Amino acid sequence: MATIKEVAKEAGVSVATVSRVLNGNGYVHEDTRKAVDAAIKKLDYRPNEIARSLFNRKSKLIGLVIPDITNPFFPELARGVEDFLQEQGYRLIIGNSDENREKEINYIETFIQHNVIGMISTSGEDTSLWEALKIPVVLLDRVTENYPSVYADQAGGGRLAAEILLARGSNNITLLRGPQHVRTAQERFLAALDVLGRSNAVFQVVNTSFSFKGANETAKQLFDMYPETDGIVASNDIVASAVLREALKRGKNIPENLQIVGFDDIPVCELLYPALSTIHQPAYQMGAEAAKLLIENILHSSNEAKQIVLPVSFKERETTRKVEM
Amino acid sequence: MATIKEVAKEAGVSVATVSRVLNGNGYVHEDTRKAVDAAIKKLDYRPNEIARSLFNRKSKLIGLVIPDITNPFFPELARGVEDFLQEQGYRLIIGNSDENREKEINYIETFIQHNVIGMISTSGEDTSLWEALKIPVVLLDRVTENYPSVYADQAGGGRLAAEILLARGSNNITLLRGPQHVRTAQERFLAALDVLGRSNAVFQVVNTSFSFKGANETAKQLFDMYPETDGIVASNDIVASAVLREALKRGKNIPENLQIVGFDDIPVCELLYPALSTIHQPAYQMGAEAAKLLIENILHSSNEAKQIVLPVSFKERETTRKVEM
DNA sequence: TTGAAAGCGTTACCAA
DNA sequence: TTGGTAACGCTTTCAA
Repeated sequence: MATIKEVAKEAGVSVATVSRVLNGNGYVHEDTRKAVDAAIKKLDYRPNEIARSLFNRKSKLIGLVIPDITNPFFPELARGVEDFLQEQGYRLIIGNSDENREKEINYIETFIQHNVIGMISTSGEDTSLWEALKIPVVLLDRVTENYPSVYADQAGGGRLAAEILLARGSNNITLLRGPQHVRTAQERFLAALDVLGRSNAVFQVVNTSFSFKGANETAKQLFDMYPETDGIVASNDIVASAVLREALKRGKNIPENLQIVGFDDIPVCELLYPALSTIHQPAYQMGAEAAKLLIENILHSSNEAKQIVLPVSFKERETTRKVEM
Repeated sequence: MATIKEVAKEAGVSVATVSRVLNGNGYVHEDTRKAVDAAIKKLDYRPNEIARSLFNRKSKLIGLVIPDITNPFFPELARGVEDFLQEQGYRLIIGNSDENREKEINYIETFIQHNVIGMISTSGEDTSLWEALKIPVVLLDRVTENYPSVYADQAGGGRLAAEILLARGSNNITLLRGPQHVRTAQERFLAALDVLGRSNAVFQVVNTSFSFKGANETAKQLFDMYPETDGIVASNDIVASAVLREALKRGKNIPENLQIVGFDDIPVCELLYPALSTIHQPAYQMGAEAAKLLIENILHSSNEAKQIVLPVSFKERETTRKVEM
């Protein structure tokens, strides 16, 4: 790697001058600029970001902590973040926290050590982690008040899911509740519960985890306990898939006798047969918005607690009945 | 952030001494060490990795380029890489290349600018990219001879898939070929083709992309052209899912009248109904092995072209018939 | 319009 | 066993 010193020598100028043309600062004569540019090109010089970073006390690096890249909802989010950042010349350091506080702290520490200039986190449960940080933080998906946040309208989604089922004629509805410590899950649940409560449909609640393993078991119990159920509001798409599988196994006709609505709209949905009707969260867009907000806050060195709520929508596929308009 | 200078002042010693206790180098009196440790703790000091990196001309950062984090095979890989690296105290900078040379080059450049000490790439198509680099590179999944590589036994997998179908009684087999420029796809295909060629089963070949979009169309054509087919060797699980969907739509009995074998064993497989039988690639382990090999090469500053081939296995689920032993 | 030099936080050499 | 200091590659102030 060529250094600025070599470029300076090649161009017959001082390093200060090279630095100026590099950054477009200060005065530099047109001819000098040309000579420097030529030297840069000739030596295929690229500034050492580390040295820059040391001097400026900031880098071009952004930290991203997600619970688990292996959960299909998050890659979509991450991709949105990455694409936006990449475009703006920033780079991503990524860490999987497994919803584990220790791990997240560990990542945050090394982010700081690397002069990361901002971070995006998807675990708003514990705000104390970032309060000490002097870099902008944006919360994504799992958010908290008073912090810059980007999330999808969970309550709206929960409501929508319940309404969809009601409007399409289910009247013995099972509402699946995700992990209670996951805020998004809780919000969806509460909103759906509210809608159901105001309806005259029969309904019941069943607790689920968010992973397929547990969900499979839960699905069995669900149909054992409530064989009459004709509509299911799932806590997320993974759980919905498990329920769908179990229902198919038991020979249920879907959507004729049983309707299912998922949540998230992960890519899997389209792969299933029948394809899963679900509440779509604009994950990619959420990621991009979060990145955008973060960059704004970095540039204005503010940490404005803007709340960006993105709308969800119903993705009608094959596990719900058509309704004539 | 406290600096080494502040720690030195707090402990009443020079920065050189602090550096020594930090790195466990040279002599330092037990009492001095204690004083320094106390100061470190008191100030909650953490070394600035950027400054270290500048001096050492190397960082703790590893670059990872994957085609698309959104394709469910890669997060698994990435997770394997990340977990191993994390454990060893390294950090990951990640980039999505979209199989685009430009983008990959761009990432490599910025990796270098950040003093990345090694990188893992999942696009072995073009070796010229890394030849100029003086940092160790490990190829993962999409590999090339003469480069340190970690991959799963594609040919073995292709062979296995074909044999499975044959052994389970399919005798009108459709072999799906993935994109020809993707080496892994080609190897699977060729091996399966060879097995089929040596059998006395009827078979035909159909080209597919790796994405769901195209696959859906292809699936339709497949059944239009070869309605008699009773066994399908898919190019990957996404394609297999599309085929499964289409088959179900057309009312085929699976696995009684039609068997399907996928490739990869992405998490989706278990979510389908019937669950997809497939050739399992140990993606997580592949990622971990690649990370391990990379770290070895970094530590011995070699770039030994070790080839690590991981075995694949048949994951028997519900789209193939049981065979009595 | 240009260059010299200080400084960013660290490490490692050399002297003490 | 310890401290002073140059150096890593860059940016920015100050002076020329």
